Parts: sequence; C-alpha cells; structure tokens
Amino acid sequence: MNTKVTFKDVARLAGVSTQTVSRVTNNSGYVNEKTRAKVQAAIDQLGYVPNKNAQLMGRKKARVFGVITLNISFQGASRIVEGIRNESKKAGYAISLAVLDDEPDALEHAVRDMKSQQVNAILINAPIAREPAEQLIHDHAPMPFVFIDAPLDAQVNHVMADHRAGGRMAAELMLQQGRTRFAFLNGPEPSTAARLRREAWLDVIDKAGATLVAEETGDWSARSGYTAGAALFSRGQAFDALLIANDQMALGALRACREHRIDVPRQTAVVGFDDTANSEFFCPPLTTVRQNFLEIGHQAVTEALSCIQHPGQPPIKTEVPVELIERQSTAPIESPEIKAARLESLLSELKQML
Amino acid sequence: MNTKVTFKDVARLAGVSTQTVSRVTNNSGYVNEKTRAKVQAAIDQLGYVPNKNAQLMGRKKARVFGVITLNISFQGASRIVEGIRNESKKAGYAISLAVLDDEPDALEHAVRDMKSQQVNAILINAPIAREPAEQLIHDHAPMPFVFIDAPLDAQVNHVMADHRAGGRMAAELMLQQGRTRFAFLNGPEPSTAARLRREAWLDVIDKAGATLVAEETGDWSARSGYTAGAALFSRGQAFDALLIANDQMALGALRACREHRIDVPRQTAVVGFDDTANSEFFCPPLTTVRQNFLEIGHQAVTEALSCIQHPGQPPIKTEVPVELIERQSTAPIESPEIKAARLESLLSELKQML
DNA sequence: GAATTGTGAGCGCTCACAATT
DNA sequence: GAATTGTGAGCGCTCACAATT
Repeated sequence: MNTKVTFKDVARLAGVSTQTVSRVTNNSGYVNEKTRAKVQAAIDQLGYVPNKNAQLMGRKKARVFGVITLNISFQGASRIVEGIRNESKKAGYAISLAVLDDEPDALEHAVRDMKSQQVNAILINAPIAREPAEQLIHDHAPMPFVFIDAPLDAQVNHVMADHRAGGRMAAELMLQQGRTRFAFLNGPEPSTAARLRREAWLDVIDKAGATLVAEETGDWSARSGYTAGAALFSRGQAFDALLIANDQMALGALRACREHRIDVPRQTAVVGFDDTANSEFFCPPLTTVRQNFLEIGHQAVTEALSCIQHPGQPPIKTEVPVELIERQSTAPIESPEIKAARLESLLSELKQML
Repeated sequence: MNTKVTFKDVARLAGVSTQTVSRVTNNSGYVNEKTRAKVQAAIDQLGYVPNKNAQLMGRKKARVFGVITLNISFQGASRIVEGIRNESKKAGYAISLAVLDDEPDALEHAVRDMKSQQVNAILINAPIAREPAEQLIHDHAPMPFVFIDAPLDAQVNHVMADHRAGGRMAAELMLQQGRTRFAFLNGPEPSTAARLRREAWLDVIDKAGATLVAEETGDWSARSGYTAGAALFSRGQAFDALLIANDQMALGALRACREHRIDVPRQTAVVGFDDTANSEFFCPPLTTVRQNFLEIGHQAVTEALSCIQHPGQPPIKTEVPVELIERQSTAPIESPEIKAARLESLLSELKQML
C-alpha cells in the first residue's frame, strides 16, 4: 500500500529475519507453515513486491534473454517475439525487448543495453550482413548470439524459415499452372530472407526455361508493393506470374493490379510469402507460403539455451519448414471453366444494373 | 571482451578510483580530460558496460515507465508503444514493456512485475472496466497509472482518441451520401473504445431518423469481421451503410461483401476505424477514421510525467482528435455517374473476354 | 540427522561528503 | 575558491554458512 516497502519492513512486521522473507518470496528452503503464513500476511498487508533489480544483483545467474527486433508493427516480427516469449518462460527465463529505430548504430546501442542488463544471451531478429554479425559475436564474446535473418555462410547461430524451399514452392506452383512469363517483387536488399526467396524463384524458372520479364524491389510495406506493382505494369511488358516477397507488399500490388485492370489470377497469378492473419481476406484471397513464426521464435530460444549449456560449441543452424497455402490468387492459366464462371458472373452483375 | 567486467576492473586498469569511473560513464562531475581519456581507454579495452541493475539500485530515482499492452500484433497497439517510447526517451525515461497473454490475472501479474522493476509510473493499453481500474490505482497507490482504453467515468488518468467524434463523422458521412439503412459491426464488449463508437453511430442515425437494421460483434480480427459480415448478409435484410469498429474487421467484411455479391460502395458503403498502414490498399480502398496513435502514446507519457511532478492531483483526461479519411468504400448513393462508370467498366471487361 | 531460522558478507553501482591540488 | 579525485556508507536483495530446535 505504501511507497518503497522493502523486505526489511516485512521482516520487522512478521517478526522474522530478512532471510526468511526471502525464502517465502522465492518459495525455497525449509519454512514452517506457520512462519510462512505470518510472512505472507505481512507481505499482503504492506503490499510488498520484491525489487527485481536487487534480486538480479544478489543472484548468481540472471536468467534473462535479450531480444532485439526491428519494427514490431510488421506482422511476423511480433509473432516471433511471442514465440520467444512463450518458450523462454517455459525454460524459466524472462525476456527484455528492444525495438530498433532508424538511428545509425541502433543495433550496437541495443546490444550494449542488453549487456548492461546482464542478459544471458541475445536474440536478434533484424537483417544483418555476414561481417557485422561475426564482428558482433567477436566483440562481445563470450555472450551467446542467435540471429534470425543473417546470411547462411556467416559463422553464427542462426534460425530461419526455409526461404529457399518456400521460394521454390511458389515458383513451381506457377509453372504447374502453365505460367511462363514471370515478374518479381523483391524484399529489401539487406535481408537475407529476401535474397534467398529471389534466388529460389530464379533457380526454378531458369531450369524450366521460363522468362523473368521484370523485377522491382520494395521495403516490405503495402505502399511499396503498390508503387512497385504499378511500376511493373506501366512498363507494358506482359507477365502472367507475379512472385512477391511478402504478403503486405502483395496487398499493395493487388491494388495496383486492379487499377491497371489486370485480372488476378486470370491474367496474372500472384503468390506472396508469410501468410499473415489477414492474407486470406485479400482480394482475391492470397496464395502464399506460410512461415511458422512461433516455431522460429521457439527454435531461437532452443539454440540460445544450447549455447549457454555448451559454451564454445560450433554455430547451430536451424531451418523451419514452410507450407504452401493455395488460395484464389493463383489458378491454372485460362482454363475454360474459369472463363465460363467469369462470364457468368459479369453477366449477372450487368443484369442487376440494367 | 571478457566475461563479467566491473567498474573495479576498469578502475584498476586506469589507475583511478571507482568513483572516477562512475563519473566518466555518467558524464557527470569534474573529470580532467586526461583522466577521462585514460578511463575511456580502459573501458574500451575491457569492453566494459555498466550493470544497469546495480545502477538502478544505487540511484535515487529510476526513471523507467512500465508499459502494459495487449497483443502488439494489432497494428494500433504497436504504434502506441512506439509513441510512448519516443516521448519517454525525450524525457529521459526508459520503458519496460509487458505484453498481456490470455491467462487470468494477466494484468495483475504484469502490474506486480512492473512494480518489482521499480518503475515510476504504469501505462496500460488494454480494455478495462471502471471498478478494476479504480481498484488497481487504490491497491497500488501511490503508483501513478495512465489508462488508454478505460471508461470515461472512471476516476483515473486517461487518454484516448476522440472515439465519439470519430463515430459521429463516420455516420454523418453516410447520411450525407443518402444512406438510410444501417448495419453495425461492433468491437468486443470490454472495450470502451468499441462502446463509444457504437453509441456515437447510434446517436447520429437516431437523430436523423435512419434505421439500424442489424448489428454483429467481432473481436477486432479480420476473421471475425468476415464471419460477422457474412452473418449480416445472410439475414437477408438489406442495408446500404455498414459501420465497422476497426479496419482489420473491415478487411474481413469486405471479403464477405464480395462473396455475397454486394457491391461496395454502390449497394453498401463501408466505413472503418483506425486507418492502418494497409487500409488504403483494401478492395476498395477503405474510408475510415484515422486515429493518431503516436500522439496517443505521446499524451500518455505527458500525463504520467504530470502525475509524477504533482502527486495527488485529480485524474487527467485527454482526448486526441481524429480525422475522417474518405476513400472509395463510400460514395453518394446511386449517382448516375457511378452507374455509368460501372457499366463502362463491366462492358470493357466483357469485351476483353470475348 | 532433519527441519527450521538467523548471521555476515557480497553483488556493482551511486550517493554525500571529505580530501587534495 | 575552483577543479579534481577519493572514501565510506548504502541501495535491497541472495548467497554460503552457522546456529538452533
């Protein structure tokens, strides 16, 4: 109830030593049931809450993970954090969250901040190149690091969705459905995930002898997808398959399709990546590659725990499987059924109007 | 570079007292330039980072705000946190973030956790009823609390968007455009924001003598908007205006419109609430009421600071203005121009197919 | 010896103050 | 007296250990 209640106040009121209070709040050691009740009553009466800073100082091991993430308003990021949170909790670890802003050295600042909180490991969900990632673990050794969007060849602990398999699935579906002329809408340069997806797309269509007609790059946002989509169409080079590096950009691109009177999937089929909670409500509902974000967070924690238990072990690399989710933004090219259905639909709309 | 470097190590290496190290790391007090350089060199060489827990223990005032929020994957929530973060930083406060899960007593746990971190104030962005809110501030007095979705009549510090004005704007736009038969898609019960929006809608259409044909309730998600939208249409009672409590549910409802062959805005106009980054890419682009989430976070911090400076002051209530954003999901009813444009569009599509 | 409780030191800092140039 | 540096106590806990029943 009052300001600044410490365990001394509780001990005094309960008539015991401070150590006994500590034993009660931590549920540890032998405490007589009567003593426990007395202490608990004092705690309740005073509204005592242990000072976590003091606890962490006194204790040997802190049991906190530092989580550094880019903008949590991107859908996947917050789910990954959720996965990390759940799994950390099970292992008895708390998490401390830092969100990167746009300032230079934001990552370095965040890492130092985490160290200052005496975290046991640092999990980073933000794009990073090989050299900075390796530099980071060198500079801050023996702090364990786990990365979620780092290059495959970096000598660091790493967990990510199987972007290559996902990219392949997307491109292969298009080929199976008779598409031959492709356009790409890529994710931003620094992201390894974006690069791997593009490489997989390219690999599949190259082997099949299909054509890459044009490509653009966005920043993951719907707006950038809209702009990039519009740019693709205004070149006037026809394509019948549009592969997009995430669903949010796909949302923007679908609007661009509408405005350019491109029928999806009849003229151009569209596949995204992620499967956000909203993707099945797009217009049309989006075919996409589902990432298991919770599982990615889960695996990141598993790697961190392993690093703590076995210091000095070689880097761990985990790939989390992905899944192709087929919806209405893709369809076999020009099938007579589709054509008939569309005609019927248009005619019924016309009838309503006249 | 090494594990567990403390300021003693730095002091020894630099040949100064620990107090001098403290003065350097905190940029405070008089320190000779040469001494500062020597200490800084030792810090760099050892890779020293001050232990934040120890700092907070030693210091008088902690300067941390506790932020408790529901699911950050909801778009607005993460922007509010961003606003709080920015503004706290300016005032020299750090923030500690807790995300509520679905467990019972999640809020009470989170509050205790914040207290254990010795925060100076607690900001809560989660729906709460009057009694629990007042109970909270009573139980934990004199800890300052600021609420972001609490009832207007609760005697608590409070900041929120002007939901009533926003609701009115949405309904009035519909009336101006000749709509007379309304349906509502409400937000979940515990949310004061949801309730205020509905009341404002109802107030406007009642005064205008328009009809509330039907209403449904969702949980803010696109899926619930889809389900609720489908339920509204399957009743078979026609309406020409659909007011929806947030944009994400509107996304789902728009899909329901498509599947039920309801043309938006011709047959039914749709207005959402929030204006997320994605809303202008919906199909059709969504008319909505823009909340200034950053400003809400900003004001919450302002209130918290005021509480700290003037303990015991009466509750502060802040309303943040909203703005109506008109896009293509609304239009004057049945204007001849729209009809002509649509006809033309349909005919051109038909021509392409034949 | 098991159950129960208490004692003293220490965690890594900052504070107020004293001491030196 | 201003600039600069150091000293001792204290923040609120937990640890290892001792002491008691």
